[in-house]
Formats: sequence, structure tokens, C-alpha cells
Amino acid sequence: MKGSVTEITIAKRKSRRGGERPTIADVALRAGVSPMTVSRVINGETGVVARKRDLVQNAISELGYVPNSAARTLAGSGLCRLVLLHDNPSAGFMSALLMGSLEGAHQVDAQLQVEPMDPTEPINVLCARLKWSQANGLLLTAPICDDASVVAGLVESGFAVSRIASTQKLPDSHDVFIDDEAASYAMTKHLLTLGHRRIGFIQGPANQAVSALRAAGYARAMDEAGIQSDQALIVIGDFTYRSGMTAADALLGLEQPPTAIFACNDDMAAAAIAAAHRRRLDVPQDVSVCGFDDTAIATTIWPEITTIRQPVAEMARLATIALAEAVRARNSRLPQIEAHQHLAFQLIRRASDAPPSSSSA
Amino acid sequence: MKGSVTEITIAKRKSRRGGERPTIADVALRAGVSPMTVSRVINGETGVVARKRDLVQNAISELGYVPNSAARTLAGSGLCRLVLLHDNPSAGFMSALLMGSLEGAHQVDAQLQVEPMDPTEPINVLCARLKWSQANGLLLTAPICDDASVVAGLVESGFAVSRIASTQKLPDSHDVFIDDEAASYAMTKHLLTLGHRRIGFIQGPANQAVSALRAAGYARAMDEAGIQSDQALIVIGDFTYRSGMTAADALLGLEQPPTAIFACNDDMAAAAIAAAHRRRLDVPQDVSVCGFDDTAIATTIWPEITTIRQPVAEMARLATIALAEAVRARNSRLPQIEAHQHLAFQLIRRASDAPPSSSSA
DNA sequence: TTGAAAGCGCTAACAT
DNA sequence: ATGTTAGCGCTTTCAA
Repeated sequence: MKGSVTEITIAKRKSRRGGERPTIADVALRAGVSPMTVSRVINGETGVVARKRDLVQNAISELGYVPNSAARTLAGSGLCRLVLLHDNPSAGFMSALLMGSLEGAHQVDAQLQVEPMDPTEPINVLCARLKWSQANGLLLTAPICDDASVVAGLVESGFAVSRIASTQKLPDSHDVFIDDEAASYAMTKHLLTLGHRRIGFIQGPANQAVSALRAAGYARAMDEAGIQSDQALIVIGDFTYRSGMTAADALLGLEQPPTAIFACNDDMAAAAIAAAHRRRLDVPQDVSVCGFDDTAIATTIWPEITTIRQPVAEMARLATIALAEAVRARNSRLPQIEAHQHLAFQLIRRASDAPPSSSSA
Repeated sequence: MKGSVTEITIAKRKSRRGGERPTIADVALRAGVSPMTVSRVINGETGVVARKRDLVQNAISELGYVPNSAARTLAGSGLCRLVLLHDNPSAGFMSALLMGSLEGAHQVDAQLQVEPMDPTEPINVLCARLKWSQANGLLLTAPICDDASVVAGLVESGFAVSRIASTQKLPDSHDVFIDDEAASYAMTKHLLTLGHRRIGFIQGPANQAVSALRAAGYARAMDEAGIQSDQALIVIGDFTYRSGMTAADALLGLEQPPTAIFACNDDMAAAAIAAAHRRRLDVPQDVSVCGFDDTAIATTIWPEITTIRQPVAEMARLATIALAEAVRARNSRLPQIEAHQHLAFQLIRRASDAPPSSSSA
């Protein structure tokens, strides 16, 4: 016989032995409410009277209560499984991204998974793969975070999505970004302030959304300085070192070469420095070179590159937290907040820029 | 009155509704044993008769059973909290490390935390910090994974430790490594096979354990080829681009310059290429340059660098899995296995090497 | 060597 | 608006 009958006597609520991690019951006891009410407060559910809510909040902070995630998961509130879809080849970007995401995931007690993504894979098979891995939230970075149709497809499939370093707002998805146009403007202005007038610009490829933004910032700064635009000073690269080399060679070979070159990423800036060196030009003495992104190469080569830093780790952290919240809100059928967080960039001044030398000024 | 009496009737063991994830009860049912026995098998405990063990194993694989980690944690088998202590500035290394660790952690269902580490911090305060964060396993990388006293201190404090890309075996800690001497030998031999006889070597700094190993590999290959060692061909760098530049300049400025340069890391190799370019030397036409590590810079600059790749992600994955196992074994007072895993490196041939040109041969 | 009972801390479903 | 009950899937303790 498998059946059996048991008697359970529920003693008065167990009081805490000291030192141990407080549970929801301790909070309830302290606040003079039931555990369920505490649970409701924790999960931000509506329908708890303000006074009790405060009581609970106080008890929580006095006790230093932190929900036990294992218990939560087990009890059915569903694990928060976030996957970071990556297709970005830059290791520096990736590692900052991972560290930030990992910390965010830790803070909100979510599970993070990293999934490499093949850009040629059709979106529906990607979705299937993700469903299969039990993911419920997606963290996207450039370039796919800027592809409106991909994002829409993912959202339609039921994933919550959060986009890192995206260049545009998209419906039903959270994003964290810096203002690329303003950053580019700031760098150009910096060069202008140094005294440069002929500033070469190595633009990004047309298919990347940031390219246009950065070009616009450059143009605005030059305009404001009253400098007539010279198309010869604008060369297009594709973010690779190789393309930067070619572009810089074109710029440096001009009859009237620029006294400064602003490349749209660090790899191309590094290449511009190499190109200058080949021509026996000193950087920054003969020509200033600035980059964008503040990736590893900016500080490995010599001279170290003046560049724009995006707070990638922080962006990733915030995006991850927001994503987990979105997933949880969705699970409890709470209202979704579609947020767009704007973070500040930083102009990191290093050794690759200087005022134009008197001979070229 | 809080007290109460309840009757619970335990129906015959719930059979699984289809499609749902199997539980330990399903496995038990199928194997015809109690859940407890299944639990014992899962946890590798001794004291289960071989026949039943097999029965259980079969049931597990037939059902595709995977333990529910939330339930496990909740029931008291203690969460496996691994922290990756990092002090390695290389972003490429870090990102591979993180991805590998993350995957490993996911596989064994452990929680991964990344903690930056300050080399000036005394070891006891580091330990305190780690204890505080509830860590029970530590993942170490160069340089601290090679510091015997630090590792001993950590082990003594009760942490399980697993070392990634270490250069030596240490007591009570697991490690995963490649054979640096053999890798260096292989690269030197490769250059020799190409026909080079004068091979410059840019060595690593004395305080890093790998330096000696890599130098030994170079020396052994040169020896075997019957080439008399020329101290002028061996220059010391400190793994930075800057130092590689200086070193390569010294080498290239020799009365009889080498036809190939083997730098102990990619940053220095990249610098050597830049130094060659400044002298209007073509790489690899006039001089071959090889690196070590296969970090991002190896493929960003031009020409792309022939180098040695360590399977960093794989190493991290294995180290993480081993670490989690060690933590769990320790928790259940099971015997500890101190393992040392040796992985193969790869010589990645790219565009920076070629046979010596006839003029210099 | 094996199994039954009793929770771990939380939340979903159901009262009230 | 709040509380009560039952149970998530596992492991621990204890009994057989």
C-alpha cells in the first residue's frame, strides 16, 4: 500500500535562531502580517494597503532580508533565463559586456547564458533555438540590435528584449545607449579647440547605424566652426584596420593633408597611426589621430589613442537588470515599462593628439 | 490559536503528465527504487548496490532526467558559488575566459561571479571579502595562479581552487594548462623549417612564469637545429607593445639582423611589425614576425599574425566544471581528486611569416 | 543498503 | 485586502 495518513502539528511560527538568513516568515512576524502579504510587497503586486506595505518594507530593511531565489524558482515564479546574443567580434567590447551583464544578472538573480549568433541563420530558426533553451529574455548588441525587423520578430515570438548600445528606439523593447552624434561632435570640437582646421574623418560603413550618427556629429562641429566642408577629407572605411590604413593613406597623400584625423573606431585609428609612421610622420607632432570606442588596441599601441569611451559594462548591467524586470513583470502580468536609458560617454584624452604644429597650421 | 491539525493523504505516486520535465520521482518509479536511492546515485554517493545503480542510470538517461537545481539548492545541498578572480588586463583573454567559464558554470549548474582583484590587497583581506560573498570555489588565472603562496593561502582558507593556464602544478588545486615550452618549440621549429637560421626572440619579463618556459622552447629548437646561440638575438620585453617596439628596433638595427622575429606575445609581435614597417621593411617579405596567444590584435592589424593559440575558453570551461565538482565533493565529504588537465595548443598560420628572401638567406 | 518522513523558503490557488 | 493551505523537487535525518 502506498497510501498513508500523517498528522502534522504546526507549531507556532518558528522564531529565528540568530545568525541565519532571515526568511519571509521572519519579515512577516516582524511586520505583523502574513507571509503572503510580504510576498506581495516583494513582487510589487498591487492590492496591499499603503500602511502595511510600509510596515513590510521596514521589516525587510531592518532584517536585511533578501529573497531566496532557489525557493522562488522552485515555487513556480519561473527562473529568469537571459541570453546574451553575440555577434560582435570585438573582444574588448565583449568582455566589458559580459562583466557588466554578469553583475547585473547577479544583482537581480537571473541566469545568464551566452549564445553566439550566426547572422546568416534565419530568424525563425534562431527563435526556435532560443525557445528550446528556455530563454525568456534577450540581450542584444550591435549590429543586430539595430535591425528593426529582427527585433520585431524576436519580440513577436514572446521574448522580452533589451538592447545595448543601440542607435534607435524600437517598440516593445528596452534600450541603453549613448548619444553617438554628440560624442562625435565632442571629439571634433576637441580637435577644433586644439587649433586644427583641416580634420580628416574616417567614416564607418553605411550599413552600420552608428556611422551616420557619427558623421553627423563631425559635420555639425565643423559647420559650427564655420569651416567649409571638404569632401576630400571624408573617407569611408569599414571598421577594420586594413580599411583604416587605406583611408589614412588617401588622407595623408592629399596635396593639402589634414593636420588631424578622426577615425570612427579605434582599429582604424590605430591603422592611421601606422600609416603616418610609414610616412615618417610623428603622431601627434605632425598629425593628430583620434579614435572611438576605447577598445583594447587604444592602449596597447603607441602612442596611446585619444578616444571616446562608451560605458559598456554599465550599459550592459543596466540593460540586464531592466530585462530581468521586464521578464518578471510579464510573468506576473504586471504593466510593462518600456524604458530608454541614456548614458554619458567620456572623451578619454591620451597621447595621440596635440595642437597642429606651426609649420602645418 | 496558531496550532492546528491537518490530515494529508498521500495518493499513489503522481505519475507524470506528459511533456513535463521528469523529476526524481519519475526516475525512481521507472527504476523501481525509492527517490532516495536515485538521489544517492546522482550525487555519486557510495553504498548503492551496483545493480540498482545501473537501473537508475538507465532510467535517468531514458527519461532525459536533469536534476532541478533550485530544488537541490533549497533542500540544502548548498549553492555552488564560483568566483573568477581576475587581474589579467588582456580583454581578449578575459572574454574567452568569461565565455568558457560561463558555459561550464551553466553545465554544472553553478553560479559564477566575477571579482576584479587588486594585486596590492593583502591576501587575508581578499579571503575575508570572498568569504563574505559566500564563495566556495575560486577560479584563478595568470599571474596569481602561479603564485604558490597566494594559492596556498586561499586553499588554507577553505576554498576549492582551480587554476587556468597555469605553468605549474600546485598541491590541493586543480589546473588546466598548455605546454608553453612545447608551443614555443613548435613555433621556432616552424620558422626553422621555413628556412630561417637567424631567428630573433623577444622574451617575456622575468617575473612571469611563462617567460622561462617559452625561452626554453626556443632554445631547444635552435639547439636541435645545430644553430649556435647568439645572445644578440635574444631581447627582453615586458609584454607591452612599447617594449616590443624597442626590442624589435634593437633586433632590426643589428649589423646582421634576423630574418625572423618570434615575439612572446601578440602585442610585442604587432609592435615588431610596426617597427619593421618604419624601416620600410616588408612583412613577411623582408622579415617574418610571429607571436603568441592569438589575442585580438593578431587579426586586427595587417598583416595578420601567425601565432600560437591557447584554447582559453575550453580551458576555462574545464576548470570551471572541475571546480564545481570539487566544491560538491567537498560538501558531501567525498574524496577529492586533484586533477591536472593538459590541453593541446595550436599553431595558427596567418600572413606574417614566409621563407627568408634569397637576398638575406 | 534502503526507504519514509519532514521540511528547505517561497508562491499559486483558493478562501475569507 | 489579506490570510490559509498545499506543494514545487530535492536532500536530510532517522528508522528499518
